[in-house]
Amino acid sequence: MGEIPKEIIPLSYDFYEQPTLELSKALLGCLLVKETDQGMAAGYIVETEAYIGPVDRAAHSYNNRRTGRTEVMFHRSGLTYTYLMHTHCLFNVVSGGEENPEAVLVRALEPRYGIELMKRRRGIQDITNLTNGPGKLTKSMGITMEDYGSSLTLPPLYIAKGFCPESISVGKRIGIDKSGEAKDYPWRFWITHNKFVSRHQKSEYEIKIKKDKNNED
DNA sequence: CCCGAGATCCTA
DNA sequence: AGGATCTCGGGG
Repeated sequence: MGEIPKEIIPLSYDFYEQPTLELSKALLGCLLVKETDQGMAAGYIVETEAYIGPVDRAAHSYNNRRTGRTEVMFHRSGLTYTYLMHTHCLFNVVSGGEENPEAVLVRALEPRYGIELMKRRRGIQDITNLTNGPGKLTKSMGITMEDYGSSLTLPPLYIAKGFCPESISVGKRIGIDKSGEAKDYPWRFWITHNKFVSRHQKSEYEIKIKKDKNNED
């Protein structure tokens, strides 16, 4: 449907240097892009969760646990951390910097380009059900374990500037009920009232984003 | 070495 | 409510 713009520029590494909670919010509205020989698919990030490894019992890298799976989180910010959850691949952005294993889980997208390709990959037609969950969006986008460790500043998998949300909601993270006190940390962020978020939840508070000079689309 | 659990999703 | 199906990590 939508024309693919001539130039979608990947964000550079310095974007990923900000603290993980800030990055989790800054990623909202950004465009996640995957190019394959089947074509290009892209969507705006509308929901994220922060995982602050060293102090976060819900994180795979809790207490600096370093294994084959978590290894990439100990490397530079702006790399891809993918892992398998039951039958699904989940996509994360590495953050926190070298030797500080943190990450941002991308939980939902608003489909923007390559929507027909996404529908084909998922075998469904309903756009609102295409990318409203972390396992659904990787399948729609064609993100797999092959992407583990790759840089988000270059094709085939990268993130570009999108739009600036008017309001961000904040709440508890999803699906980590057995993580002790960490389950209540308010580290889930989503674009207020966006209909592509993975599930509805009462937000603890909302953050209004002021539209300053740098934040036009 | 075996077994349980997990940042999920689909079907019944 | 339960199954798919793979990796990690703890316990014997």
